[in-house]
Amino acid sequence: MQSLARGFELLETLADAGGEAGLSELAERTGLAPATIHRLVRTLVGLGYLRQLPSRRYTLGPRLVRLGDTAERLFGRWATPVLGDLVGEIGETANLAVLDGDHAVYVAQVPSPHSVRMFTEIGRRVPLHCTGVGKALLTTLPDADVTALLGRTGLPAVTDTTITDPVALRAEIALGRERGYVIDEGEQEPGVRCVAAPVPGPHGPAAVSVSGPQGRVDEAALARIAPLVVAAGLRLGAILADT
Amino acid sequence: MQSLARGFELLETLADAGGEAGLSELAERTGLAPATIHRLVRTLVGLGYLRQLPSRRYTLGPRLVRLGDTAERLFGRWATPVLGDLVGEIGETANLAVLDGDHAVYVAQVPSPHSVRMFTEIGRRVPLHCTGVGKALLTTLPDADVTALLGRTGLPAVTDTTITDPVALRAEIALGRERGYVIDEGEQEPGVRCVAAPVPGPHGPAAVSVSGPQGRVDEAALARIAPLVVAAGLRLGAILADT
DNA sequence: ATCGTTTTTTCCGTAGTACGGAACTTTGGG
DNA sequence: CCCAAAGTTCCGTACTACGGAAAAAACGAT
Repeated sequence: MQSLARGFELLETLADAGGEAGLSELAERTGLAPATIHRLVRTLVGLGYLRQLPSRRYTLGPRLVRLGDTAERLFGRWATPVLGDLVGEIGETANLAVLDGDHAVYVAQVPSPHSVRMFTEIGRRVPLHCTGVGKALLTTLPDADVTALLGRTGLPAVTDTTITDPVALRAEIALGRERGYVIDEGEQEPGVRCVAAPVPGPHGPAAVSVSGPQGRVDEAALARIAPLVVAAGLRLGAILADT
Repeated sequence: MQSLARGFELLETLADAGGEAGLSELAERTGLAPATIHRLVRTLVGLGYLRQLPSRRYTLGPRLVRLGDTAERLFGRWATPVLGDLVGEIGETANLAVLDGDHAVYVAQVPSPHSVRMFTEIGRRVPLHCTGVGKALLTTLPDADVTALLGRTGLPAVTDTTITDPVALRAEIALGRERGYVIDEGEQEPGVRCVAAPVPGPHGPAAVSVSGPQGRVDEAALARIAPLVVAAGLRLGAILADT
């Protein structure tokens, strides 16, 4: 469905450009013909998802706010209190992610009070094999699904600690299932250690994580943190089950 | 551009349905053929703007969160502090709206601390002739534009105080231009009084308003409130000019 | 387990929508 | 005032999207 995809491509491009761009800038970034873009933006402006400024440049429109809010409420709203408790107990950034196709997507986060902290963009898609939340999500999937999924994505190296061996990853997943949590040792971002646990329940795979610099999240801290993250996962699962 | 419009129609329908619905429910609500909807949702799921739950039902997807956040940041982020000050000074709900086509759209709000308070949905479109922000927006437009716009929309009565006479509305606009603010006397919602002022500047029409029940917002309060709302409009305009 | 019903998904020929090159208009800068 | 760049409109072609119909899958009842 081409035109739908292109319409959203424009919105994303606009978001990447900082929320404002002219038609020709959009044409250059997307590689689409100006006439095509014009037709798309005209429709989007008419619907209120885009706004045309007096300068004839375009901005994301007000109706996106409503959709985004509804979507966020759906995921984040009920999750942030739990994440906030985690941050209070641990002092590091807490995230909630869900499985979306072959990737993990962050849908809620509460940042750490430290000035040096993790910053994960809400809505960001990350691979499963090299992130805490990703590996936690994998522990919730049947082996057959894991195999199929990894077959599609492969295990590209992101840092030099990224697990690129399918056998090693499978062992990691098995360990995660056993302990109830997984650890990411800078596999996506050097120097960042992350503890993640699945959010159990009948609602589609989700996972919660806490991440911070390896300097603060040391071996001693890990022992204290892990049970708290697992407990948070259970709490989130329980909340979801009620809804 | 049909398919784009239909795609967004599905997203909105889903939002209306509380964020979750099955395919057949969407078919019934939108009146579209199941095959058509299936094709649309398949595309949207593939793009990440929709998520399919294990129950095969659909939910708003995580990527909408990012778009919505970016859009909200664009409007609301810089505005909420000012609106918050207004609420602190006045104790009633404060809103920011922009002109979008022939309607006003609320893009930011800070609710009043009272339990009985205005509730305006972010992203909601309202007519210009019967709302505080709408009339404030009209005061910023050249007479020719006002005429053209009112010619398109007409002046439908929403409550029994709605101004339906073009001459009376024009006088109201003239008065607003003179005083720097307008008053909405339950013209959109019975029992609600609202004070609104334009946000001046070269960024496209915008307006700020404060609204509450007529019981609290009485004549005496009006005298105190009006200058504050006008000042807030100026502050917002100044912030926008810097960006 | 077996069968009927409802919901979801796939198929496919047709209709019409979207495409994009090119021409035209408007805007902003010199 | 003129020129260059950006934005908008036009229009014939091609392909995309449409939706009825049939198949498949899930659900529930017996």
